[in-house]
Amino acid sequence: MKLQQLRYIWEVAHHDLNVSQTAQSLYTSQPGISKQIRLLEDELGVEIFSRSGKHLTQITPAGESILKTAGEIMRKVESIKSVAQEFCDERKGSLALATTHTQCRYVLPGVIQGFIEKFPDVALHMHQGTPTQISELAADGTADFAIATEAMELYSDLVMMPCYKWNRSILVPKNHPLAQISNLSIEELSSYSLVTYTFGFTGRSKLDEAFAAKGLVPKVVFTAADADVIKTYVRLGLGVGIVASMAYDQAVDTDLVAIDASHLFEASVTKIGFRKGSFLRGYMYDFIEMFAPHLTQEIIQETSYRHTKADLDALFKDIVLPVH
Amino acid sequence: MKLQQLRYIWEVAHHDLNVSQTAQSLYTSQPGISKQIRLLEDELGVEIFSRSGKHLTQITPAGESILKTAGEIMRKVESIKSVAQEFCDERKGSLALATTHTQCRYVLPGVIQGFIEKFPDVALHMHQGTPTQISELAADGTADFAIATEAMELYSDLVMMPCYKWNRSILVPKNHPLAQISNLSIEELSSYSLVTYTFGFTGRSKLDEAFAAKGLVPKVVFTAADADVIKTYVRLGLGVGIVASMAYDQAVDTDLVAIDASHLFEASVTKIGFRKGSFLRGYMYDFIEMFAPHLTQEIIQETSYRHTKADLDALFKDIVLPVH
DNA sequence: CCCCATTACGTAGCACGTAACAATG
DNA sequence: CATTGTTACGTGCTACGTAATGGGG
Repeated sequence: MKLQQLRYIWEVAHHDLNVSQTAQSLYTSQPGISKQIRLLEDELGVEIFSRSGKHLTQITPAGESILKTAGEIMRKVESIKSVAQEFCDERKGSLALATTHTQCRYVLPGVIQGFIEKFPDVALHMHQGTPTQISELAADGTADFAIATEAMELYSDLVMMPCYKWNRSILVPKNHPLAQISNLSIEELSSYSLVTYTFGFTGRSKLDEAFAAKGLVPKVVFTAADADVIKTYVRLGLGVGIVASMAYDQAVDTDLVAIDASHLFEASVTKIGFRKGSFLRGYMYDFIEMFAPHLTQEIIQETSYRHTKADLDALFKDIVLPVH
Repeated sequence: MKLQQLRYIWEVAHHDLNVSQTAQSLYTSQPGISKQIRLLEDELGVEIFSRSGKHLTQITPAGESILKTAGEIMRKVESIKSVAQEFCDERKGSLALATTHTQCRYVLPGVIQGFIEKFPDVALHMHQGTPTQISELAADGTADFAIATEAMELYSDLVMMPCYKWNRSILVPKNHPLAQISNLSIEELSSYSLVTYTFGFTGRSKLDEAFAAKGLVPKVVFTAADADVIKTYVRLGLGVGIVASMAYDQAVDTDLVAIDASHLFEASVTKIGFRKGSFLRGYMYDFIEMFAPHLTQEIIQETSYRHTKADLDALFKDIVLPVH
């Protein structure tokens, strides 16, 4: 058994069982992969992939189990490389983040700026996507960290840690009637056409809950995955915007008025997650702490020993999260 | 990075950093290992072993971490092979047990007999040793299961499951004064010279606790690691024996009298353990269930999701253990 | 008929073994 | 001087690439 063979079967399984495509993505030849897979199957005495004629059609039950373990092995191999690099030169390396537009655009810039100043030799990679994609990227090792608000509990092999709380703001053009009103109620709000996040993005679920709790059905006329688009349509007069408060920039959005809505909607918590048991480089601990100061190296390492959700919650229960 | 390289560093680390000796045990050449280790170190850019002149003297901090992960990787590789073999032929394979003399001699024979009848093509290996050695064998993968009563909580990467409770018996020659007495007290017992287990064996600790609780100091004149030796010295009149009840065989030990001592000493619990996260073959589940009928495959698999001790205890709290 | 996996085959690289060398105690 | 790790060198295996072959949809 060779590490490459494990890598090959894993990659093939993650390329829709298409060997040719896998070969291209790995910059190697297709027969090479085919042969190594066959050799591995011969050695193990089990078919990993079912074949109908000349096509790989599905993964056998044995294959499922083997592929899962192969993935774990490759992650451990990466872990060894990380350890080595850490001891070799603790200031060099790379950091791959997977985040949503909201984090990327409004929250991370400040953190990243500080980070690259402190660690100029660490290459930064940003993957932007939906919360689900983000979790996937972190779970399969493409990204070191996932940062998002929603859908972060989906992957059980990720550790999630709360970073900060945030509230929503109502955005309206300056001449809008709501711009004058103080003490806005949710009933009042529900009488307007709304423009907000698509379901599954940036705490959208808390928003729906708040309306549902009062038996109201919001008139959502337009949804988008990011606040920039939402703001554009608010400017067009399509409706009243509801966005994360950190998405309103007083200096730039001078034509809009932001009304704090923290009394209308429950605060959301943005979390950072990484795969359980992965080795974190020194600068990774620094990054997390720059992003969420209460997450010290000590606290983070403690999470490795907390396996159940209840244990983890206990760890964070006394920590007061910063509010953005 | 190659799997062999990881294997080499791991083996060297487990052979007192002696490369020649490692080469012999792996049936390969010493320069081969040396070179592969160097290649790995070059690739990773870190020294795994410190060298003084021509000798490997110690493991570097980076090496510690790498070796740990390397061990995990090799265990996962074994796991893949097991899965393959299970799907290939579920009745063939091997089962390596690490147990104490007590289990091996008095408890396991019946279980093993049933097992080899049901699985004639599974090769059985028995490793006998001290509880500490046993835990080690299971932790490093030499044995699939560890079965013992003491010192089983030492290795945190083993899952321990309770199998059965057992009590102690007092052994005396037929003509001994105690042979007539009913309702023996611990004070009375402490006036005799005792022959029992060496510390660290077969529930010895519970025995000491019982005396200490009454402020008594037992006159232990002879200790041995197994009941056969103890019985021999009881026959010689050296003292009163205290052994696990299952070590008294009415049919063979006709010259000895066994007095139940369950009212004097707290019952001990014998446990079975295996490494967390290891793949268990079908016949392994069968073996456990034959040994401890309450440990069904379902219960055992449930342990993989219970990571804290409290969780595990909760799983077993409603189960009434069989008593031997 | 195109796509794709397998088979066939040649080559370059590398893992491993033997033998000589160096350093340590 | 005995033991042990490193260097040098030769060889056989094998992983990989190119080209040809054969099934499926």
